[in-house]
Amino acid sequence: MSSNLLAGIDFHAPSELVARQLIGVTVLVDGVGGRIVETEAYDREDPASHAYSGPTDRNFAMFGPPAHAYVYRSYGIHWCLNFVCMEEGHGAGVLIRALEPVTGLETMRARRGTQDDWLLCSGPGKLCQALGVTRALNGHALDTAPFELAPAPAGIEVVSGPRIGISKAIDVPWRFGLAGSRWVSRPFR
DNA sequence: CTTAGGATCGCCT
DNA sequence: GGCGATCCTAAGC
Repeated sequence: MSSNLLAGIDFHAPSELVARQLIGVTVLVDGVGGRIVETEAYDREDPASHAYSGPTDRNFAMFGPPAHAYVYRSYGIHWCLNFVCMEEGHGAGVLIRALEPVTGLETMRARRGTQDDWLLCSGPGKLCQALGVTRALNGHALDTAPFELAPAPAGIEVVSGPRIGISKAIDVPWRFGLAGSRWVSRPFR
């Protein structure tokens, strides 16, 4: 339904399409953030996805309405931010893996404890720390404060490859990146 | 340059 | 009890 676009994206589309379209989109949390340069798609029928085994206390946001956040704790330490997609109840999402830092640089440097701007948002756990994303935003609508999304510019060139840090479905090329960007967590081959 | 280990939470078998 | 959609530090080659 074209009346439901957010940042020019139909979040009812399959996760691999949403993941691709999110490249270049600007995401801010309380005015701090930047351009998405790296994403990964996870689907309900995907052995590598948290949604694969159905809803749990941790992943229930993935089964909620699309264009909402799914935030989970990784390795008991870091937070990771996903954008929920597909129709409600399906259980699919896109992991936001890296940003080009644009707005609120000093805030991000302070939160991350570094002056090296590449270390601010070059990984899913890093960018959540830089943007102040925690479980408090799990299930939160992306069109509502503190979130603020802006469309990608025209002419974005997207590259893809295998996802990172998983042991199942390792050959599925559902990692997407902005071509030539130096802000991705790891280079694309 | 690559590899290894620790931190530490929640779901799984 | 094991193992992650991670990150950091230290040590080895």
